Amino acid sequence: MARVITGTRDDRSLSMAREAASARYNFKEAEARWQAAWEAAGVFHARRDPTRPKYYVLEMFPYPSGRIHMGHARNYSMGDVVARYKRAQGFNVLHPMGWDAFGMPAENAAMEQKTHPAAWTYDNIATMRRQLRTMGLSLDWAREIATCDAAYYRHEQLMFLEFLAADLAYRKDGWVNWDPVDQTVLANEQVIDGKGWRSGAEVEKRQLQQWFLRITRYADDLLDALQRLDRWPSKVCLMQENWIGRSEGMRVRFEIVGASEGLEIFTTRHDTLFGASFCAVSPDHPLAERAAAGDPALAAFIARCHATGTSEAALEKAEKEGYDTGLRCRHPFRADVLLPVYVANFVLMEYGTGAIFGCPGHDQRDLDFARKYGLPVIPVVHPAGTDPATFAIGAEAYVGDGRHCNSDFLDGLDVPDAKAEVARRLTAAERGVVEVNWRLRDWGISRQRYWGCPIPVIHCDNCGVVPVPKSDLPVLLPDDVDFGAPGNPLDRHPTWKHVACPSCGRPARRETDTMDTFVDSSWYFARFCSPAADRPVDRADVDYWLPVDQYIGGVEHAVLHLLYARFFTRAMRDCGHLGIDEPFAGLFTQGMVCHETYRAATGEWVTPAEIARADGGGAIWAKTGAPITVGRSEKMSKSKKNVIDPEDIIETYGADTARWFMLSDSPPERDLEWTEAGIAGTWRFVNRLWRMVAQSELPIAGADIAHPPAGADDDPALRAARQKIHRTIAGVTGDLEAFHFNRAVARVHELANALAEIGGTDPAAAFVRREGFAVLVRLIGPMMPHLAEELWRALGHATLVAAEPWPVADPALVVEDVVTVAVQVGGKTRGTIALARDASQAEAEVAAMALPAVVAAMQGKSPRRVVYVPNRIVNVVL
RNA sequence: GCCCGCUUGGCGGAACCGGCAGACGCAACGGACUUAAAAUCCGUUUCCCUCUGGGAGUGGGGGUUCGAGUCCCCCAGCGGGCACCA
Repeated sequence: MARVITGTRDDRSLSMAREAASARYNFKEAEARWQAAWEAAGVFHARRDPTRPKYYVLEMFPYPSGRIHMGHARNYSMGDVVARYKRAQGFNVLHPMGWDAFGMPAENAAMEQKTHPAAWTYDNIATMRRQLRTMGLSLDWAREIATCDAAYYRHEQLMFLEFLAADLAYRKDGWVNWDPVDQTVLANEQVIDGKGWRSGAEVEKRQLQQWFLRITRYADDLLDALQRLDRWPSKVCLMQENWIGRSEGMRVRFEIVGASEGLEIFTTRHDTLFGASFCAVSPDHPLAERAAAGDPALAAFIARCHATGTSEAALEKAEKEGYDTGLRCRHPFRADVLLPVYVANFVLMEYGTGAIFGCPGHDQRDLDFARKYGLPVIPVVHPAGTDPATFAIGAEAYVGDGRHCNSDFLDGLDVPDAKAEVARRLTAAERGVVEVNWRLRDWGISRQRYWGCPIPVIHCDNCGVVPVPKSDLPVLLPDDVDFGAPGNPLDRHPTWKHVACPSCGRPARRETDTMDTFVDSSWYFARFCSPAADRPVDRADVDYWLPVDQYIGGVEHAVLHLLYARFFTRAMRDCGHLGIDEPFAGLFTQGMVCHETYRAATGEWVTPAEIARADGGGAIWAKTGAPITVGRSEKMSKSKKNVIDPEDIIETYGADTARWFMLSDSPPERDLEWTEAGIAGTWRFVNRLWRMVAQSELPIAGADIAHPPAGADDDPALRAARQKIHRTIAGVTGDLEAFHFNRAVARVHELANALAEIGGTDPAAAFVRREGFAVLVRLIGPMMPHLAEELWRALGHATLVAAEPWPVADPALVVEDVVTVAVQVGGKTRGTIALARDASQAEAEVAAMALPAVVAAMQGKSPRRVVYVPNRIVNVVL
């Protein structure tokens, strides 16, 4: 480029500014232009076409919180790579976007800012849609859905009624966190140190009639099917497995001395019954409550258990405590042995029968308990190689395998045999049954809130719970609601809940609970297949598009959302809406986006934008010059102010730079560290590619030359370049298939470096240059789609890269004909040799022994053995 | 407490099935261009030494192997999950 600079200093700086602008890729103009071109060509519209193979790519849809954050940007960049790559591979790609639009933040905003939740939500959606559009994602916006739209939730209500009819939905008492000041139910995360997050009031545990979905009906299948989810991270499968928590054991009835009723306990170690030294029940067990009625000290103990709670707080204080009820129960095999019955803080009412027997010898928790209360510790299983007569339990319970001892008829049996024998005898005596227990509990979906999908039932004093007739759906949320008072606005609405009973016509009340927003997100992937259908889904559409081939989102949804969606898929299948069992054939969980944290001496967090570098290298607060402590990189969060707004980045560097940076370096499943230097470096690379291709000073052959001219394969440098080009196609293709975006990026860098090396103005060089650039442009297409289009056009094409097929590598150029083989002596590398591909051992040995360094290292000795792995290594063993 | 994962230069990371450790990028340093700066281009960059060469090296210790970042055992640190799950 000519650089003629004349004139005064001021003129010069002005012209330099102009030149600097002209020498740089104008992403703003180009990105807008290509987004319009894609839109005009309709390249991202998905149409059902049974003649073509389909591919459904889905990223977890966002909650419309206000603005997209970097986590969204990373998630959607990855999904878009997959969508564009699969499209280029010839698949009919479905890549939709929508909004998980119900939920508490809208109500909080309504209370704090006096806006309506709907207005707040739709404003946010408009902002975030605009932001997402600037990223240039290959989405089919015609399929956009918002879960707060009645056109969406009416179908959810219909399915609820179907679930009700199928006994998949039911009502029962459930425990809730009740905030007595706000008159509302709190989620677990809203309870901080036992107090309501907003009111600060002491939270009460209350029993309320709640709606539940019977996920436990599918417990077995939800567990078994995990085995077949071979494109899910094994970590997620393991977490779901633990969550479902199947355990095989026995329910055993202990007789209570002087009482007509027995005590039913659940155990997975019925083989250790002879080691029992106490029984314990949950503080919520009916027996405990009855005993407490006549024992104020026990009542106080139970109250204390409730205060500590069963969740995180209990973790801190792992002290096992109990209270002796004074009751005694009889050992099922030894009528003369009486065991004390305790109320213990570590026994959960929700699991099993809410009662256990304690075997201190073989359960650590029971051992701790026994030591504290001076109960006997009887070993009944001894490990192989120990003497049962002397084997004793010290500070640690023995939970391993072994033979039974001190156990009457079980003595000498191993654990499985002993279990079988106990099961046989107890079953025969009708004192116990073999049982499978699950940790998984039914899904409580009732929320005492306004901004959610209304549960379509009516309560009639005469008829009980009456479903809303399907013809009356949807049950719409009223618009005129008041957030000025505590409690559920639906409940205190003057007219909304008063309706006639559909069954008897008398005055009745609507259900004022709305559904958990996890219900909304449990089937949205299916709705995307037919977003305008007048039923929940169109069977022909879902049969074609489902399952989702690749689902991408945060690992924080590893259990709840993904398990609920798996449940919903089965429930919808059983109601005739779907023909599949599993919603997501492939799952990828991406890492978080992190950034350094900055803190002033006052303890105040400071945003990255306000940081400057001091002369000494340290960080200072730009506006005051105050020193700043740079903290370790943490997940971007508003509270620590270490956030970078994607919109700012797109404004400064463009969408392609932002996308490429987020795909570089960090493997997608790991956390990404956002750095200013990194994004600036990416911007330089974008410009480098643009200059190389669009501003090339060397000739690039025309688009119509299909075959390499003579010389392209004879010149060693050009042939090497062509090999690099085709190996890069093969490499990047493999990397994208395997979600190794960072490696794909590295390969593109290598290719760009190799292409920059090609000199010469002859036709052969011009051809290789074109071949390389045309490949490079299509390879970056899924990652930097706008730049790819810009360069594609610069290469003389009138087509869109977005609609171009994926490049195919020439196998002859991928295979290496000469390989570099390392030569080791005694395992130490002494040099390398160039060998023909798949050379024989004899050839390899001759070449290896010819290396002076090898001869020197052998010190005249003769090799004992020469290990030769073709194309890899020669190891001379002395 | 239990379960799972991770640990490679100054930094992010690469290294396929056990076969040349450090690709690629960032940062830093040196040089070219410039009155100067920015941008760009060209180099250097794991550490150590007695430096045309040699040695060590993938959190620490041990093992298997001709050969270990990779496999096995022990330990440490960091991160994640959990309902003390009977």
